[in-house]
Amino acid sequence: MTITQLKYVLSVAEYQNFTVAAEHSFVTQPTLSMQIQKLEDELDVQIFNRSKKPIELTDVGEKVVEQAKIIVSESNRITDIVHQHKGYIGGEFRLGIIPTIMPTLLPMFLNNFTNRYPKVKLIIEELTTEEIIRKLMDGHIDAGLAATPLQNEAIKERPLYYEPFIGLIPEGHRLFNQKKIEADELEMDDILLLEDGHCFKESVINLCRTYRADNKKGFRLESGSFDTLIKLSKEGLGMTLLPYLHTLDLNDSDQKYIREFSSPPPAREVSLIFHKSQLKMQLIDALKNTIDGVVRGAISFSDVKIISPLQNSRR
Amino acid sequence: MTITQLKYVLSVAEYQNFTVAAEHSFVTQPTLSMQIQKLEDELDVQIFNRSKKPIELTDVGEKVVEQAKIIVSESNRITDIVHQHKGYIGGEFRLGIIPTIMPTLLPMFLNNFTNRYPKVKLIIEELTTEEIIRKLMDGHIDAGLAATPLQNEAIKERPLYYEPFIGLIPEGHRLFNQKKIEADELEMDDILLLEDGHCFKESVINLCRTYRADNKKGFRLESGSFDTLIKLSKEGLGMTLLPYLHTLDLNDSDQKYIREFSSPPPAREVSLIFHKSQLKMQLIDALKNTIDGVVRGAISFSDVKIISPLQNSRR
DNA sequence: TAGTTTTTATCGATAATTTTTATTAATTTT
DNA sequence: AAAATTAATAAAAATTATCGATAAAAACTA
Repeated sequence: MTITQLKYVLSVAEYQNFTVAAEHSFVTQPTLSMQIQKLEDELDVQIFNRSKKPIELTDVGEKVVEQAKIIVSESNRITDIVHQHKGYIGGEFRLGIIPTIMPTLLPMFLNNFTNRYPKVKLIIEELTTEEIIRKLMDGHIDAGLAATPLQNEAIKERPLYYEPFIGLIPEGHRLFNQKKIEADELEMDDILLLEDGHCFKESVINLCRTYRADNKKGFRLESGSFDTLIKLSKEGLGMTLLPYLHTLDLNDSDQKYIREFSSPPPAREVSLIFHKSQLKMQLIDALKNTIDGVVRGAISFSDVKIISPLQNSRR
Repeated sequence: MTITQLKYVLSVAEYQNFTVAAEHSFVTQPTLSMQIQKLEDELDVQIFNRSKKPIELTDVGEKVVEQAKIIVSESNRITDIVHQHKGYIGGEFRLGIIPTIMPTLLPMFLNNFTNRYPKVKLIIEELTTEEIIRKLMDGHIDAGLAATPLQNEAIKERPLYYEPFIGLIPEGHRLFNQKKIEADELEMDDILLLEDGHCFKESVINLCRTYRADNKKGFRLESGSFDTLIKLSKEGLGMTLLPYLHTLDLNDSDQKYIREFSSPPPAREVSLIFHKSQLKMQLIDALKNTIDGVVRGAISFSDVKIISPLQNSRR
């Protein structure tokens, strides 16, 4: 039994297809077939049920795959140990970021990080929270930036900052003349939301006291970006909520629509998240330190009320 | 990096000698040297400091070895998973037993076990408690039978039975005319003990209220076997203490020297112990079930006072 | 200090293993 | 029914591990 064989098994288990698994393992399909057969012969047990299409794991196969994940993960840690000893911060580092954090936080730390750690090849993907969790579990990404808490046993969280929600209230809106707004005053029906899939939408829904699946207005506007929401809001189609960092980018003329919540403002917790196996911990620590550095000063709210990003149970 | 290379590293780390390590790995010394060099090249780090004699681990080497132990141990578990799935109880099973348990317990379960699990190749070694612990940690044995509790984080214990201490009092001894004896009445100076290294000796010392390093009598008799102790005791050289199962072997004429302790009798806890990694758990469970079966009835004391086998702090 | 022994590294040959290319058989999709 | 996918097989090529012999280095011995 070799680590290579176990990696092949994991690949086939993941893609449920020898050919695709082979490509992802950078070998030809017969190589994979033979090595997996060899392992099955050695263990004298079928790992895959090849009669089913797509290919399925057998009962033992499931258990073998679980154990193989542990072995491969522990073997990857050897490289970590050596890098840590050398004080070497480098190699590929795959980071998933949710769309509502990406445009504001990334520019703040990216240059800083790449200058500080030139040997790191940072590969950034924009992903939803769900995709980040899945890819962290599969080992396809090394860390993620998302709103927390996630309440996932397999994922560890390191909070970076607390980002208040800020109201954007158009002229003529019932709340426009107030200096501060209250969570109590929010009505789901006149808040413009992001599209499904954005956890920011879930947070806003959780924030609102009342949520009804039915819609008084007869229409609901949802958009994929805050920029569109801001434009629509200014057209008078309703108020919207933005994360604090987004409001820093607004031009002077738009500042007059901004309304903070009265203290403690509702806020989302933004964290660096990673798998519990804690692989590439040096890189994760390096990234956390960099972000901590740039974020300090730019955003530091101590008195906030954290709104969970998790799907509301009322739905 | 291969599992084989990691096993070679562990072997060299253990024997601190390439030649000896090679023999234990069933390969030639050049093979070992080359594979370890290959791994060192791949990781770009020295694992061994070859300038020191005997060969030492480098600082990283220590950490790499710790991780290698985890990887090898986890990879061994694959076989366990397959065996468990097949309901197969077999293969080599190395069991260490302390000398004071060996002659009484082994005959009770050995036939039973080998008949029940004919595919198991049971390899039994007589070892001291310390040797059992070390060999369990090194993975040289799979389980052990010893007096517990051991208070060792890395070792798991499954108690099998509680074996009272029984007094053997020669004629003319001050306690000979009593029907029952009390722990309070014991005097270290007139108890014949096993040699150093037997944890039964430590237990007896812990049992006695008073222990003095100095010796009133001017002589101390210690022997390597209970049979010798029994003979010496009958010669009038002092009383001795035996584990309960040993007294079952005494002939009728010797029975008159036996004195039980008054309730609750001091007793030793005898356990099946194994490494926390819980490898070969099916075999360990099988052994425990067998011993539980033969021991039930033969020895079942519920009201006992457990005497620790650990070295007495007063020494 | 020179000689002897022990131990590790190196080298070339060879055996074993892995991978690839090419092909076939079976299954699914169109 | 034809085309496309997919996994298994066979044979050749490439790679890698192992061994035996030997050299080099270090550690004992006298």
